[in-house]
Amino acid sequence: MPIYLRGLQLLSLEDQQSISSKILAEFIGTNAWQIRKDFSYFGDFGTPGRGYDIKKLQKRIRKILNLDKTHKAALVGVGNLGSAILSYPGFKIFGCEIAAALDSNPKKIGKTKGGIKIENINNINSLKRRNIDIGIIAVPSEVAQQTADLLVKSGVRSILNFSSRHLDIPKKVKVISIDIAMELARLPYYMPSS
Amino acid sequence: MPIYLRGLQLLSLEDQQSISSKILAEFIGTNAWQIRKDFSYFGDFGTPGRGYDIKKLQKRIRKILNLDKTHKAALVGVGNLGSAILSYPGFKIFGCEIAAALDSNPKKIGKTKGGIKIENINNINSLKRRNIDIGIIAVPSEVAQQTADLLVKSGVRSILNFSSRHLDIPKKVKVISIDIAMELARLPYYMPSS
DNA sequence: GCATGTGAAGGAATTCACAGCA
DNA sequence: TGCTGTGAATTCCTTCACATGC
Repeated sequence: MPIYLRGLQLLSLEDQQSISSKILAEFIGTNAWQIRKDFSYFGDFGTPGRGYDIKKLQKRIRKILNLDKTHKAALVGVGNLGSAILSYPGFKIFGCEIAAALDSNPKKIGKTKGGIKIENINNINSLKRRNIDIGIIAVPSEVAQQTADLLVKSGVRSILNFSSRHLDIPKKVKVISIDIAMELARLPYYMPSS
Repeated sequence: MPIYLRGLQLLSLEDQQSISSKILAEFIGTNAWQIRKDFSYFGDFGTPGRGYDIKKLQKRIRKILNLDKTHKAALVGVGNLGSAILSYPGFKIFGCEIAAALDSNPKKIGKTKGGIKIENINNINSLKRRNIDIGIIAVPSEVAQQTADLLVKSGVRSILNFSSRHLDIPKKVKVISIDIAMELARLPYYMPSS
């Protein structure tokens, strides 16, 4: 579903008011019936013969994905990757905002990156009070688990994990992991005989 | 399979020589039977009663994933994210190396980031000659498709795409896409009523 | 006894075809 | 006619149980 929302965002500039599953499918690289099937799980979306109203569809998917309210995230670890994330422009079209950046390195604390002041990791207890319920882990993998424990203790309800470690976490907290190196390492498999 | 290899890398420091599917499963967060099933598709790996020889298993998986030879990648787009990728330490444990960095911004060309000199995007034609067969796209999404076209024309056989756009590419070229913002945007769905 | 490898059951996701509505 | 929504068929993946081998 998030892919559909992203596709609509990238297309909504057009003057069109509605879009067919076929056109959307071509744009995002999937099949028309896949889209219709996915939508059907959440009820009726479009009108036969005409297609889907773009604005309505966006609003609908945002509601389903719980993106109709702004969500705040805290980044832990302002290294190279963390800095890139802080400056990343793509979050706000999904209604997400990085509201805090934490690090343990005294040399970084107090400085500003991407318009956000880097705080001491000890501030992590304040996340709940500040309505931050997403944690982003961009620390070295050796300290990823303890960082995750801290985030959970501070009331975060989901985590985006950029470390190469699996996180052992109470299952009420949702974790999504992205290991950039591992994704790259998957490619050679598809390039036989080289 | 890449996850198993990653898990073994992170565990291989231990003095153990062999490992059971149960232990490995706990470490990487899956089940023992899943591991055994996955391995079984590629033939016999371990010895009953004893487990899997760590070194042998690593070598075996590397061969399957085509990671037994070093692969070279070219990064296109040295912005915030691109810079982070250049400095990323995790690639070499998978036998991957970023051998070139390209950008179109004259102010960046010639400078050095992460030990690699940034080249003019026009150099992209030299990739084949330099045995670079992986492209990494870290450019703004508006120019992602044309960048992909250039990479394909220059002989790249697989692409790691960090843009938010689906890439229309001949299907002999494998594409893996990572959209950081979208991954983050998936989390609120799992945090009901907030 | 301990841990692997695998057939079989079960469940989930894709794919198809088509009825029904604008 | 054009496009949606959905049952049915198919394929794929996950889960289990257990026979086999060290």
